[in-house]
Amino acid sequence: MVRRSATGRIGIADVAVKAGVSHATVSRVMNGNFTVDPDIAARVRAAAAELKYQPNPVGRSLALGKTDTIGIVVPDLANPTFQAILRGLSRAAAQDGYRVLIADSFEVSSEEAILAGEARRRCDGLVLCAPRMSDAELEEIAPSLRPLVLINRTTDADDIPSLVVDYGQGVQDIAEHLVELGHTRLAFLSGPPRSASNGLRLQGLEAFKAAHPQVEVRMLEGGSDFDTGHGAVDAVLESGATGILAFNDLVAMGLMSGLHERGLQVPGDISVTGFDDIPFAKYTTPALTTAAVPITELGEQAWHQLRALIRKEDNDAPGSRYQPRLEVRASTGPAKAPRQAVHG
Amino acid sequence: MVRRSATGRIGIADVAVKAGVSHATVSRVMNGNFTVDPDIAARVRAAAAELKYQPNPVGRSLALGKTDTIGIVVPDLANPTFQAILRGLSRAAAQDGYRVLIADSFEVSSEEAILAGEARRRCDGLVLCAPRMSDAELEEIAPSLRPLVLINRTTDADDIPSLVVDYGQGVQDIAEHLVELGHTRLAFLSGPPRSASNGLRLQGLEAFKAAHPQVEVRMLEGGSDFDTGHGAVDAVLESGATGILAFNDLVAMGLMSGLHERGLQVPGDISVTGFDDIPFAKYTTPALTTAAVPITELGEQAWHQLRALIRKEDNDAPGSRYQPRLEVRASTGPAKAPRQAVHG
DNA sequence: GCGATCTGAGAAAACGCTTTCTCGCCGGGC
DNA sequence: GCCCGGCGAGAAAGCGTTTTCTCAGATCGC
Repeated sequence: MVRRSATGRIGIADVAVKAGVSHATVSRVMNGNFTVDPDIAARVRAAAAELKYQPNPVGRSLALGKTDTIGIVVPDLANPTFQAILRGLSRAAAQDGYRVLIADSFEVSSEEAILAGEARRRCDGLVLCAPRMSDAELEEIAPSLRPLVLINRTTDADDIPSLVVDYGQGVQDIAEHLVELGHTRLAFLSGPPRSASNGLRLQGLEAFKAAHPQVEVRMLEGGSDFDTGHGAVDAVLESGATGILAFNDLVAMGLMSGLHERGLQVPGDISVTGFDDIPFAKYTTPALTTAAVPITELGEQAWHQLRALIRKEDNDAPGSRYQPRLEVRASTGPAKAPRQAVHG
Repeated sequence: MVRRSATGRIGIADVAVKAGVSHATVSRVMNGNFTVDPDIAARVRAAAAELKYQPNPVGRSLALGKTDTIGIVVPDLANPTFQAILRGLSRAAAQDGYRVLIADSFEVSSEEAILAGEARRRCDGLVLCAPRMSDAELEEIAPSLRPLVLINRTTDADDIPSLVVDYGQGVQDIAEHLVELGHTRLAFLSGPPRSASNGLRLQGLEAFKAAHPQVEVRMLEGGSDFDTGHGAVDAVLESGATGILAFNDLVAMGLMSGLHERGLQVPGDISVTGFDDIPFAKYTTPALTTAAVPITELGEQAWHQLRALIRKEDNDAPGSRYQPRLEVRASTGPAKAPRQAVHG
């Protein structure tokens, strides 16, 4: 007869009774402690199997002071970039027996700090993606979130690894590519104003402009999704630019779609580039020229960094910098003769 | 001076000491119990604020017997369908103060049962997406996972809600649409052989064939990703079909890409349809005709069903059936005169 | 003014596990 | 034959909360 504890689930006590031993011994057996007599161990295992006993993780967590779970805070689960980070993180962590708790802030950056704190307390460590959070706030909450790994953000604390993508370099590589194709009028369809990675792109473009004074680079307001790109067609045409650097692949795809609707050819009339190299980028028509970011690998690395922190290992490489790789596809081509600006 | 418990984090005991009250009183204050003297409550709150005390969720979970967390088991986080379910689920659950723990089985269905059990024990409930699991195994493990909500699977137990998409009807709607455009030779680029939703599609096509004996419907082997579609071009051309029903949007996009490379026009030469209406479907060129599944809403509903179970509410609508909506875009068009089968 | 009632806070048990502490028992050494 | 060391298992003390139980003190009624 299976005795049931108050909660209705069988616990260590039930196994102990059935095997005629103490709680402690059951625990020892379940944890592979070899100081227990083989006969008794077998009896305990038999009892556990018969009762289908599975240790309660909450009890274990409390006793051990660890949850075997890590958290990840993302601003938007709909964004392929964060999906890819999550995927890489989850896969890598799973291989070490860790689970991932997700905290989606839905772009409400005012909630991010609280959300991060709550997630952290349930986990052994945290990966934070908070592109819109202010530096000041980040600096303030980061210490309390340790062990912590930052994605595309940095902090002064030296035990908080940062995994950053060199967006500045990537955007310069793309611009170079367009210039080599003969484009002299470029436009950057920028991302969300407060986005940290957008700031890096802008810095990169400043460096580019300094190095290429003969090239015109217009800055256009933007965002980070399809609709931004789709809605930016007028602004793009008005700019008179022949080479467009979209904030990311989503924006680029939206833009290409909008241009297509207007009967414009890509890259015949206008060259378009993205950023990130999301899985869909190579399947657009024309296939999108973009800067490939090894984003799943970044998620994986995030876990490795976090694992080192959790295990208190010496981390020889605290944080890393990822270089995007220019991926030339069919959405960029030689520049046409300069067009006149279109009047809306 | 801030006293620190053994773990280095401040606990309820520190607040109690600082406020000069007992643990119990601190707990009462933190949980909004009004049987405590306002003066003392204020003192406790001040102490808590000063120490930045935040209750340890693991301790709470153990005492309360709940974790305010739900789990979701998905076969592949890279699949947009499961990403969308996760997103809807996460958003809905977050509004009720619940978090989501993810368990990615990476298509290793032999691990699914164990994974699901482990996830369940850490959570208050589970959402299970296991399209490849056998009916027998599902039936066996489902009871032990309660509260449980199934996605696109059903079970005999009546307290396990199932949210199923009517793939059979959806595929029939698509086929009807193609027939109306004059196609008489169709081909179904099927999904993974053991996939439950693929089975439903096949059933739907059988019903369709029975109702339209004059239409030829070929079955082609397939899969569920881009590469499947891209690699199926030869088989599709050999079939001589002019209307292709791809298993899902990913396969359809891969196929369109492959056809494009061969210089074939969509829909001029061949009409292609997808399934799911993932966000990218409307941005392909040509935009993809597909059957739209309200998949994010499905994730949201999964939470509502699970919430009812967790709260032990009477659930008036245990499970629901979702009808896909035909979304006619530019990838389907009138049939050409029947082509001869191409010899590879 | 005294007993009954009620309020509010502390003591302690409970949640389910791990782990230290303790102790009985056995074997070996002298 | 006795003592000591070591081994193995039970008792008990945590882990950090919540909640029941208990009881002191205050309030009320008569």
